[in-house]
Amino acid sequence: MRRTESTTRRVAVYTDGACLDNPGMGGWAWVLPDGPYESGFDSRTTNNRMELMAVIRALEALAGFGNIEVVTDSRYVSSCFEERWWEGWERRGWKTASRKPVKNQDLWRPLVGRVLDGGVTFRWVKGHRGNFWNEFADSQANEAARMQTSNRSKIMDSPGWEERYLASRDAKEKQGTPTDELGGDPFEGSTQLF
Amino acid sequence: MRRTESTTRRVAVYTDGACLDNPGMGGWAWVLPDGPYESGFDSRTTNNRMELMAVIRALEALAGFGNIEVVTDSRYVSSCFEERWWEGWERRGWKTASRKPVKNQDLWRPLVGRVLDGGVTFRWVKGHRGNFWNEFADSQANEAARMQTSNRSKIMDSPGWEERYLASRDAKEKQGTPTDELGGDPFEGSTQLF
RNA sequence: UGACACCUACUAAC
DNA sequence: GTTAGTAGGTGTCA
Repeated sequence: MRRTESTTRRVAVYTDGACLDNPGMGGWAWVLPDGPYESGFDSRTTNNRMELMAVIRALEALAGFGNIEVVTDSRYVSSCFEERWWEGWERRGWKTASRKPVKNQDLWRPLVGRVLDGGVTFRWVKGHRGNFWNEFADSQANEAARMQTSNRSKIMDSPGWEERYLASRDAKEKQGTPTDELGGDPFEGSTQLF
Repeated sequence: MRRTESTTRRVAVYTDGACLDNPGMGGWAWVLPDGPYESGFDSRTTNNRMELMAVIRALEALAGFGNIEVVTDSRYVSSCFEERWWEGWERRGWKTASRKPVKNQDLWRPLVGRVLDGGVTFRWVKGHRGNFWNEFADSQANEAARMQTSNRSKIMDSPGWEERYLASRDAKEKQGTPTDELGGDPFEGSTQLF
C-alpha cells in the first residue's frame, strides 16, 4: 500500500483547529494556498481533536495528490510523527510513556495508518506569527467553531481540479510570487482562483 | 504590624493607569472623591505597571487612614487579592500557574506586603462605564502619560488634612450627596474643596 | 519538568 | 477590526 513518491507533485496544506472554552464548541479547517479550503465543526470537543480532524479531513480531500506536506502549529500533531511518538504508542499497545491509554485513539489510529502509507510529511510553524495561510486556516476554524457551520470550496466537485491547482500555482511561482512562504503576501500579483 | 481596623474612618480611593502604545509612555493617578489627587508618569512602561503604581502611590500617600478601599478597573490588580493569586505565587516561589516568573515583581512584592499589613480592601469597577471618579482618575492618568507631567494636590502638605477631608465628606453626605456611588454626579450640590 | 495549542477574563492602546 | 500587557484554566504529549 506504500505510495510512490512524486507520482504527483507536492502540495502544502495548512491545517488548524479551534475550540471555544476547551472543551467546548470546536471548529477545524484546512486550506491550500490560493486554492480550495474546507472547514467543519463539532458542538462539544477539544482543541487537540480539532487539530487532528483538520489533518484527517485534509488528507481525505487531497487523496488525489501523491505528496502532501501538512503544515500545522500543533506540536501535539507534528511531534507524533517528527519525534516518532507513534512508535512508542504501538510498542506499548497504545499506552503513553506513563502507561495511560493514548487519548483520541479513534482519530490517531487512522491518521497514523494513513501517514505510514506514505506521501505525507509534516511541518510545524509557530501560531499567530504572521504566517498568512496558517492564520487564514485559523480564521476559518474559528468561524466554523463560532457559527457551527461548515464550508467547502465548490471547485473540489469538478474532476481534475488537482491538476488545475498545480498549474495555477506554478504559473504564480514563475511570476515570482511564492504562495507558501512565511511573511510574504500571497495575494501580491495573484488572484484568488478558487 | 497588623493595623487596627477603624482607628480611622474608611476612605475609598480611585486608582487608574494609562499607557500610550503599551508598552510606551505611561501615567498613573489616584483620587479621593472631592478630595486630593496625585498623578505621575513613566516614559517607557506598560499598562499593568501603571495600574500597580497608582495603587502603591495611593497607599503611600494615604498612610494616615486606617481603612482604605482601593477602587480599580484592573482585574490584574483586584484579582490578585480577591482571588488570592498572591497565595499561589508565594507557594510556587513567585511563579505563575504556568510556571513562568511572575512579572512586575518589583511592584507586586511590596504591594502584597502592604496589603497583608491590613486595612486595605479592593473593589473592582468596569472601566469607561460612567463611574465618575474612575473616569476622573482615568483622565488624570492619561494627562500624565500624554504630557509626561506629575500633579499633586497642595492640600496634602498641610498637616491634619485627613481629618478635614473626612469632615467635609461627611458634611456632604448629610446633604444627601454621596460621593462614592456609581453613576451619580458627585459635583451635584457640592464644591471641589481640594 | 518541558513544549505546543486552545481558551476565559480584565485592562491598555492603535 | 487589530496588538500588547497579564493572570487563571484545559487539552495532550515526552
